[in-house]
Amino acid sequence: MLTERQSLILQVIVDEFIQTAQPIGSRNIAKQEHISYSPATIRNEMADLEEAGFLSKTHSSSGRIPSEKGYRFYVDHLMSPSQLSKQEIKTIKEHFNDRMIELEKVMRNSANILSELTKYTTFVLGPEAYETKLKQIQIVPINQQSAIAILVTDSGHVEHRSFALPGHIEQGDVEKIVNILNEKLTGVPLIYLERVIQSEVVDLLQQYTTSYEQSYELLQDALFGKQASNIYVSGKSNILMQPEFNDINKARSLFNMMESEDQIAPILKMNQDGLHISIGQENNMEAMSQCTLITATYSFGEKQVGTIALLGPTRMEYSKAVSLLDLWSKQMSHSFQNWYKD
Amino acid sequence: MLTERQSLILQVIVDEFIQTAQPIGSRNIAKQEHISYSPATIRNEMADLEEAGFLSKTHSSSGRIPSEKGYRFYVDHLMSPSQLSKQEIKTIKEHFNDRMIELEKVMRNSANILSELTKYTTFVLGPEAYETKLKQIQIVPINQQSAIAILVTDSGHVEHRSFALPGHIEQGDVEKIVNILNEKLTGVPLIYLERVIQSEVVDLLQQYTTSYEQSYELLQDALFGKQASNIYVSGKSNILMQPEFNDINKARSLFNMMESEDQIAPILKMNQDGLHISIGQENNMEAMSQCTLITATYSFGEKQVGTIALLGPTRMEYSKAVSLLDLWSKQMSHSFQNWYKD
DNA sequence: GTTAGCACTCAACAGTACCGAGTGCTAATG
DNA sequence: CATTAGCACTCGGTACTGTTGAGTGCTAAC
Repeated sequence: MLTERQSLILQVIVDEFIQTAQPIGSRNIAKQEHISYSPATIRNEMADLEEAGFLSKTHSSSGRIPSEKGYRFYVDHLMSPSQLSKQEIKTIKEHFNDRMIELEKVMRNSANILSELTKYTTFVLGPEAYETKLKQIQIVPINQQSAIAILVTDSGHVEHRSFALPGHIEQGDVEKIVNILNEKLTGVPLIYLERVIQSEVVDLLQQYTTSYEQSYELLQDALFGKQASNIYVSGKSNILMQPEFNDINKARSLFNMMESEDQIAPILKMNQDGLHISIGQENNMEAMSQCTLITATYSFGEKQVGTIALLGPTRMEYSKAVSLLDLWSKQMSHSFQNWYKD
Repeated sequence: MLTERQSLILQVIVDEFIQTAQPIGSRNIAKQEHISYSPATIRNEMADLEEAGFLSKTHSSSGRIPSEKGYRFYVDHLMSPSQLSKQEIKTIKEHFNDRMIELEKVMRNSANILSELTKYTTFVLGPEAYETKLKQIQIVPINQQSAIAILVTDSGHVEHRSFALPGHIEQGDVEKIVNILNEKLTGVPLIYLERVIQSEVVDLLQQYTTSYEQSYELLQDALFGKQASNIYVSGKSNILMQPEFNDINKARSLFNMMESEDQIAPILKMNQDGLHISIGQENNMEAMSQCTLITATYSFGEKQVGTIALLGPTRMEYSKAVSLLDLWSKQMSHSFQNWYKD
């Protein structure tokens, strides 16, 4: 599709533009060591590349900047993986050297570290609860009318939910319910909870508690109230540092998008297997039309279920971002294995 | 200090400037209905006000804008409380009509609602644990080497912390510890926890557990690990909507400040009793030199301990902000009373 | 004490000229 | 025939100029 020389020139332009955010002229390209053509030759090639849609100009006599198609080609064919600095590698490895106990902390820290290292905004979508199993249930009455249900999973996740106690439920019944639940539900994967409750717990409740209706109601409220979100975001304001968002209005619309979980969640939940780069309009979102989103799934046990994503300008340091995500997800999977050995 | 007429003019200028963010000229002031002086008179008064430091100009022939001293005088002497709209009152009251169970949720929602209503950034510093008492302690082992400690307080607050299990502690000991803790510590105010443990629990541990050293270590890790922060922030990006932050660099430095809890916390924790307005440089922080921070303490039981704050430009809708905070804190105290009745 | 009138100031805007970086095209070159 | 030197051209950026209009400060009259 592209000649050797065109690829080379495209690569130089993208690499250079990523660094400087300035249109690249033919003279500057010719100056590079590994380029042995005159500016005129390069200009001819650049004209061809522009005609083919890989480059564009900001005005008729400006240098060239990569188009989205140009970035796409760069990402698919030209990009060379960057060597991470020792510092970067160290930071990530240290993060995973700490004993991982609570999954949430790992997620939150991951988001912080990656946004720190990349200077882009980082999203981490925690693993869905497919495989995690219930470890323990606790119900703590707070006063006459309300109580808190606490669920602990074998991934160290603690979820708690407050709910109103049904009128006139008896204290003894609450205890019985908790006992029944722990007996029947410990070790059950969270997604089967409801099913197991229907098949095994309901009968017992009817049998052993004096206020069955209320107990069942309690259970519903306590276990199936709306689940807390498991998206961690870090470095939102990094995006302000990028010169493409010197225009405050672009920054505003992007912030609006980032603040609304409804808009973020579906993008992350697409769960495209492995590493996926989505450039500019490929994102199908107005606010992100100048941004690139790199998503990577990570595996947790057997099924892959979590997603981590970096959001930056289309002029993103692709190779560094990819290398970092790569190292991160390898470490992550590795740590999970150790974790599950226990 | 200021004549009646000067006060009137200052008030009009501040009110007007808060709405428009544009310097106010003498002609525009004279046009207002309740002003019966000619522009020339007003100009003279404005010159005096400027000399006294209440006003300033953006350039030698511009209209006047309030100085920080001007805002200060306005806030202290001229501001009339604004009538909140029915919608605003309704929103706040509905928020408090919902059964309050978890304090955290109340805090988080409060931050969201106030930032929504004011379009400023809202900080809520949750109440310190002075009065809250321990309701229950639970320790859930996750695997051989780690466990999660869960504390529930009578304010519905759930705190959990993961910690490494000391090597070779016996499962039976963990249960014994939990039993001892619950027996001795239930109802103890959190701030006395450590003291009570020293005086009443340590001995028992020595007596009843076979691995005392480890048990004590466990206890330390579980209960006195670093506490989660209790600052809730909402509407950070609202600040971008203010024209004074069209300059992206100002926005950047403010964002940097807001993202660092180390910088926010001390300001909120000053806990100045009641409502306190701190304008521009009064904040003693470079990044906030163009901002006003309104803080209000709210009472929780006997001692006042929580703080809520609004951060906006110095050109803030003071009267609306104050009225909203006022209504909010009244509702908050009122709800707490009901809460404690139980 | 108040106000009309006027000279003055300055930001904002439009117009002009110029510079320099960069292009596209053409014709010369190896 | 691919490559390159040369040159005319384009256009953003900057500096300078003049104009307009909103607004002030001052003075003199009411």
